[in-house]
Amino acid sequence: MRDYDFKSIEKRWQAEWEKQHIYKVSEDQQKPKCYVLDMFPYPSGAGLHVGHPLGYIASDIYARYKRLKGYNVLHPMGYDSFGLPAEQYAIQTGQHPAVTTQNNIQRYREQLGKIGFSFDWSREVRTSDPNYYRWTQWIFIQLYQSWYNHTTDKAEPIETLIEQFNHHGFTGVDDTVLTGGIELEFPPFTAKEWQEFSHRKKEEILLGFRLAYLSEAYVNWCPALGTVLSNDEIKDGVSERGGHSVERKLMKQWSMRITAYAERLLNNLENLDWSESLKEAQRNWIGKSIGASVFFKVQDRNFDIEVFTTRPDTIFGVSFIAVAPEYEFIHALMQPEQMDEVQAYISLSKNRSERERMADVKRITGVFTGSYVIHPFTGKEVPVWVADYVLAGYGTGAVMGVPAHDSRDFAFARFFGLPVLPVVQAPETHNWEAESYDAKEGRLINSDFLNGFQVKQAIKKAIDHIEQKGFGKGKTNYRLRDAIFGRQRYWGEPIPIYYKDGVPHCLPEHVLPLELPAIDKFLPTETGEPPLARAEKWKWNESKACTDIEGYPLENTTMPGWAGSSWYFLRYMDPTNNTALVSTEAANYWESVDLYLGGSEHATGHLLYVRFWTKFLFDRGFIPVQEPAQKLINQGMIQGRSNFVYRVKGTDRFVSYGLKDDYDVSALHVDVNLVCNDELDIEAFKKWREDFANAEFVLESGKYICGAEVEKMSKSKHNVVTPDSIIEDYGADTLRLYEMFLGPLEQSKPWSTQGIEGVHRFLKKLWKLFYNAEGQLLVSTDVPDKKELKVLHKLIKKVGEDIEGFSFNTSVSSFMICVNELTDLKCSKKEILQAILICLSPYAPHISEELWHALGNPNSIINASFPEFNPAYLIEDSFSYPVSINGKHRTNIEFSLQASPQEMEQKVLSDETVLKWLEGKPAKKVIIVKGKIVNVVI
RNA sequence: GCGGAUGUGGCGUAAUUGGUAGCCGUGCCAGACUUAGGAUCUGGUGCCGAAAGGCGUGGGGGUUCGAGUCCCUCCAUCCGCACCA
Repeated sequence: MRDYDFKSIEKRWQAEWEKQHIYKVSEDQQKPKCYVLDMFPYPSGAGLHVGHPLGYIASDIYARYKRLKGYNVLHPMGYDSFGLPAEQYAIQTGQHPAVTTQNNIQRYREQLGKIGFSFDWSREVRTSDPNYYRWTQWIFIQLYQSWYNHTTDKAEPIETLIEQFNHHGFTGVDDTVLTGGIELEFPPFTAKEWQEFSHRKKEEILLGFRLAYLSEAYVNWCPALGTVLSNDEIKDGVSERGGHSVERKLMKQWSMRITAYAERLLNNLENLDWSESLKEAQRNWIGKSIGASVFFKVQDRNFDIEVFTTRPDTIFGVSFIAVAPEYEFIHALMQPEQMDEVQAYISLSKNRSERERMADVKRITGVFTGSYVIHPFTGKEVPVWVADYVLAGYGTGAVMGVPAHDSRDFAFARFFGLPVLPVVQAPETHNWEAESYDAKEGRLINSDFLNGFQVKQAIKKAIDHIEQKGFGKGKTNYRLRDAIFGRQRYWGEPIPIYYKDGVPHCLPEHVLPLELPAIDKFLPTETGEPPLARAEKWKWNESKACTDIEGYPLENTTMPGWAGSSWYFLRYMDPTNNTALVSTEAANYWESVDLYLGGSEHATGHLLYVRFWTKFLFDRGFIPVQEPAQKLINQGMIQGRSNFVYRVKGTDRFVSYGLKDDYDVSALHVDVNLVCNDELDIEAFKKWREDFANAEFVLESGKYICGAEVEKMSKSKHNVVTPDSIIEDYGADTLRLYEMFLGPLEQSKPWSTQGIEGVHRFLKKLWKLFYNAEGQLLVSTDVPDKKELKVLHKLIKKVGEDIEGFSFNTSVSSFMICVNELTDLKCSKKEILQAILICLSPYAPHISEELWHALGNPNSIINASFPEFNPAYLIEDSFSYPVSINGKHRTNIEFSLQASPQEMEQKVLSDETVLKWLEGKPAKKVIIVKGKIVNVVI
């Protein structure tokens, strides 16, 4: 072959690999396993842009490398194919989401195929496939049939709870873990009472403990999308998808008791090899705080207000109590004189959306309820206020106001003229007029039995006293909320639940999957029920064990987007199993993911949920691991680089970037594919859009230069570059190398094609080591010399270390160095080139395979062994020492590495250049580091 | 406000982990071959300076024979969380 013809090479080998099922893996007990996983893509209609494959390329390199190193590598791919966009599209066009999803997947598959990934496609999974979601539903049933036993600290079958109730009854909620407003609370009952409860009552109580449960809860309702959203689906108070407004609404909802796992999710982060920022984001989201709950008795009433505080030491500084407008018992607190004012305030707060409340943190509002509580220690009256700075969903929805030591309470107290009572000694310089003293440092004052203690001891002491006197108890609080699990949507997994007399019941496992029914429109019903209510047969007929018109109503909501992705890593291990979500054998063999690659945007969503479900499945003995992935890398985002043209307002004239300031222009996005190195292809531009056909141009130096800006890569900004177009021009191997060459994997960077030529040229240079200009194979079987072996082993060492250290960018340049050096040495020896091809093959599999076969190897390079590094080839017998005078590099002197320090010092001090710099002064000291440096100190 | 990350030539980046700062690539300059070059090859290219030399890894300070790397401090940019009691 004459030239490096990447098109035919890549096409041929991709077809060949597929034909030979070369990437198919099985549970080979003889080999060590390695599981390399990319985060599940959602197959969007827009297809892949060059940013998406970045992580896939890196993980593919790792997977191929591990395979060359003798590992049995599981490297699968599939699709998270339920989701809002397909459904929104369905609503607009009436096309079934399954159809658009199928089309999108096909497009993804084609794009992925062209890049030459080593995915085992025989293991592909799709969350919207009934054979897959059957097991998602199965897991839901297991969650429904389980509760969290805080004594054994794990999930158990609900039967063990029923057993407890039968024998010991219930003493009240275990509130060592407080999970926010979602959990149901029940009064204590005895074993006998339990046994006598009606079936319905028992079910109601059990729902309060099941890990998947139905409850009334405040949810984030998004009217525009017609569904509820979870906290991680909301950014800055609006929906992440579409940016629609979100309001709080009380609804009956399926939820997941992730809060039961808060402590383990937090603690187990410790040993995970994930980035610090990611772990920190999860810690933040879980938001553990240790403190106490304290009861304040309401004056002249028969109830208490429970507050949560992390500073029980400051209890003598309380000058008011504040409750949230949504506070459960607010009506009991309203005194007749304040009734109207408080009512008005509550309705005002309710109408302010979450976003408004967040945007306007500085505005201080609140109303006195007219009620007082009695301070448990001082017996003094403390006024109770309603204030919207208190969050209903956190803690108990009530706080004790300590203005002296909490800046929010301080602002509130100053605004309404409430007293500021310092109870911790602040530094002399502290200005009580301007701010509170929030630091957890100093000695307690004005605090009775706490006086003189340091804050930390005082907290302990205060909790002791509070508990002793029965005013409250030590308590740990988490910011993490239980996850709402139902969506008022069609395109998701049906929840396998039916209702008998309003009581939820699980479908029997053997009838799964409960398949999505056909419906006429993908919209809510006229009465506002979710789309599934439109289905003709959406009732459960128990006796016939089928969905039928005659029967009990089935659940109408579907599962959220994160359901299917919370366990997919397990399904890849055993994707076609009909009797279990994964077989014990497969799960024991593959265990968990060894390298998980994906974007950091999943920090508090997917990555928390998948950890939750993994722990649950572990607790219940279905799988042997309790973390999904030991090592996780977040690849950086590839941003778009937009180009602009400048049109003189009201004309068809376009002014080049450098001249635009002389005109009154408006900037327009121009398709970056019409621009090369910021120079516009004028002819292509005219053809791009009809209204530009007659455009005129004001050029600079004969060129039209475009402006540029870094933005998100998106269609609307005309800055999308697809892998397909790069592959068309340069080939997949160049794309793969170039994406890695851009810089460290974790770093975000704008896409720029500057430099891709260099990478492509490297492959051509490599080709030239094999073939001369006439297309004859140059390769000889001569024995390599020392220099050539050194070049090779330098590469083997570097590439191995780089891949193990996930530093993919640096190997690309070492390949270039290697090929440059061999070109200089005119080396075309088979032994050398063959080893280089193996090193290169994880990065550029097609050209490596082609040349590998040109060398006469009959089998695929994928099954080769990574060359063994031999340090002997790198040993030199002399070294050109950099010689510094007072730390400044002045000259180099060559010494044998066997040379004694005395000998070296003598020679250095008699060196011409050194003498010149010494200027006759004596050297104070000569530092000699063998093989590194010589430093002369004057 | 809290937390995380990052700051090195015109640009993307590298630096054996405390030891010659700028590898590799791009861009730029010069040259060769060519009817031509958006092909290929060769040489040069951190900044200042004619040179000797000086300066140089966001700023300042420190430790060290020696600092891009370690410590202190300040600044800038990006990301995440944010009235969480």
